[in-house]
Amino acid sequence: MTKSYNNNKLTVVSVEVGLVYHYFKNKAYLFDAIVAEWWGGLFSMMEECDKKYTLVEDKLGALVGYFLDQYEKRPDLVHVFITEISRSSANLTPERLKFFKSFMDRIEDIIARGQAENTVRNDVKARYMTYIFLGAIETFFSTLVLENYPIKGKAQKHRIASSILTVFFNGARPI
Amino acid sequence: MTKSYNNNKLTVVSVEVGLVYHYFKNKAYLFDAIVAEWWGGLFSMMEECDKKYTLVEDKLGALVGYFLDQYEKRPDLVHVFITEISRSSANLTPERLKFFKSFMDRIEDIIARGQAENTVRNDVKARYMTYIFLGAIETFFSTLVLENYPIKGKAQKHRIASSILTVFFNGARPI
Amino acid sequence: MTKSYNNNKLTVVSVEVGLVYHYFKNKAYLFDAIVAEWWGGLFSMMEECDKKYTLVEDKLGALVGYFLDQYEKRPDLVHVFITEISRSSANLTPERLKFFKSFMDRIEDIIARGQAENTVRNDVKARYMTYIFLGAIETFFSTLVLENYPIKGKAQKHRIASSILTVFFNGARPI
Amino acid sequence: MTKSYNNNKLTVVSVEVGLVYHYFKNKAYLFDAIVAEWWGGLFSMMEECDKKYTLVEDKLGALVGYFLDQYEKRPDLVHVFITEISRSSANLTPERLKFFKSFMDRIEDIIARGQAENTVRNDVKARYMTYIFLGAIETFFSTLVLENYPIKGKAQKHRIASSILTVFFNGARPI
DNA sequence: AATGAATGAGCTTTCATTCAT
DNA sequence: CATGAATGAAAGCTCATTCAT
Repeated sequence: MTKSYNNNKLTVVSVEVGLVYHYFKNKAYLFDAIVAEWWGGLFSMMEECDKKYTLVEDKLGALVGYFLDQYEKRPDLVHVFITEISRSSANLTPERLKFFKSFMDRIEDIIARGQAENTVRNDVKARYMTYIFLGAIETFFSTLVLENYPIKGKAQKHRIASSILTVFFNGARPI
Repeated sequence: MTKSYNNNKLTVVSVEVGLVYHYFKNKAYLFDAIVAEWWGGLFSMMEECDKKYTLVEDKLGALVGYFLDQYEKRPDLVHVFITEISRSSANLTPERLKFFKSFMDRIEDIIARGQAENTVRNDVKARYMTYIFLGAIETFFSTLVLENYPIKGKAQKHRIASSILTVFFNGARPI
Repeated sequence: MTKSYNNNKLTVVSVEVGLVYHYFKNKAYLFDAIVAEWWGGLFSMMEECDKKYTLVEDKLGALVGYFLDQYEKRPDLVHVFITEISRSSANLTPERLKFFKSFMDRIEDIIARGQAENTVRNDVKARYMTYIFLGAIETFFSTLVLENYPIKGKAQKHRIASSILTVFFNGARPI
Repeated sequence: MTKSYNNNKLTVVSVEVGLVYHYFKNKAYLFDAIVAEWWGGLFSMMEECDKKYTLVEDKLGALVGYFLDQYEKRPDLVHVFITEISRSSANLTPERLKFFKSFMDRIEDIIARGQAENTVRNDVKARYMTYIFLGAIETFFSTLVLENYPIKGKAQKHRIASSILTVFFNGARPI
């Protein structure tokens, strides 16, 4: 490992291998710390937005926005998340799977509540829509990461976010 | 040497490691063979469907159907594909990335042609819609694989397929 | 292994790996067979020459000639001898070392008898002169083999043989 | 990890295999390092002697002396050189062959200059005499190494050196 | 006799972890 | 705290030998 971030600032810190074991019991613990930080930020943001917004679109839109912001501010962290955690089954311990499932559950909950209040279609399982929504986000960011695609500016972030949301909510069919 | 039976045929699934090197130069070549077989089947099926069907929905629907069929018939291959190839960056050589990109290109092409003939919305980049569609599929199957979720029967396959297609084409918003 | 020679003719025979074990107990036995054939031919030729010639120069000259003939007629065998037997310590079993030492002993004997009859200088150990003579031959042929140097015709063979003999007997110093 | 002491210094001779890969990319690189060290010492010594001495006999004599010194001081290195590098074709990469050829070229050069100034006989190709000289040395040391022959003291070193040089320069024929 | 797929032991290489400094 | 050399276990790979056909 060569890089890490401290809490508030985007500081690239390069540590020697051995030092990792001064701070973390082993590689898995280091991983868990990164993972926990990632999910922690994500979950607390989701909770905030759940209170702040009422519309499902706003809640999910905030999620997309969060990913875009993180990608811009801390590309390395998103990179680790996508390649090492999200896309690698090698590191997928049951412990980490829980985060994933919890994440899915939260989104499913948002969607299910949308279905209950009739702002989201009822003829498709909330779980299935969750897969579609998350898959859209994940593939988007995976591709960005794999291709080292740079996101420049608010305009592009907005275009990407609204593309995902538009298709997810309105569908690929033309109006 | 261990053996296992898949649905219809006696298939040797596990061999002494050393034997791999009788058939493949190294682990990567073995991988490439599996990858190539997978993509080969996928690509030839896509070409067929491109001739067979005219509607974008039918073409993409066939794709979802293909994944579901493969998942039922050859769960191991799909498992390898999802966990080792699709979800693991460790094995993502530039060579293999090409397949992925080619896959995306083909889907983008289908969607772009749909846009040209006005059966797919024009206000979102074809590339972005590709991400969304593929992400939906991938997350779906990742989850199936990770949870060892069994697909039982035509009915369920149909339900899953139409869920994905419905949301992708009509959107999550109720009618 | 891919090639082998039968007794009298230069016949390249290509056999499949497995078959070797039909004729030889194991790799070492195959090796020993090749080695024994080589040394057998060499030793019987030396015995003949010992009777045929009286001069040390003729005896050693015949030896050089034999190597040159073999190199021309059976380059592969000489190649195996040089690279696998003479130049490789990996295959040097005590058994094979015996042949080598016996070979040295025979040459030392020739030289020692030369010293006794005063046709070879007495102020250098016969053993040391043996090393020098054999080293000259071996390096010569090693180089030929390593560089895949082709020997064409009697003239060149004669030139090489007389070079070795001239320097060995008369020294590098000009007359 | 085992340790051993050579004549004057504490030298770590045997390390855990894995550690090699901390210092060298792979086995071949380790080899190259040893080989390069050996040839480096040899070549720099030859250059020095080329300036220091004028007579061919002194230049070549210094070479023999160098081998004898190395054999006494660093028997392991000479052992590796003889058995793994000089006598083994398995490790003879084109890269390593270059060193060998360069070595031969340097000696050939010394001899050719001797011929030009008429201190070395002209009726034998310099290349051929190079083979003879090198073969003498190599076989000498191969035998020492293979038989684990101990060299004790200056006297014996001198005897060996002068034997090689005497025969090479004056020939095996008595005066 | 002949083939080449299969085996397994041993060598090569990697990598998480420890430890001396 | 920091470093990176050292360790050891496990993964990757080779190759002599066996075996079913």
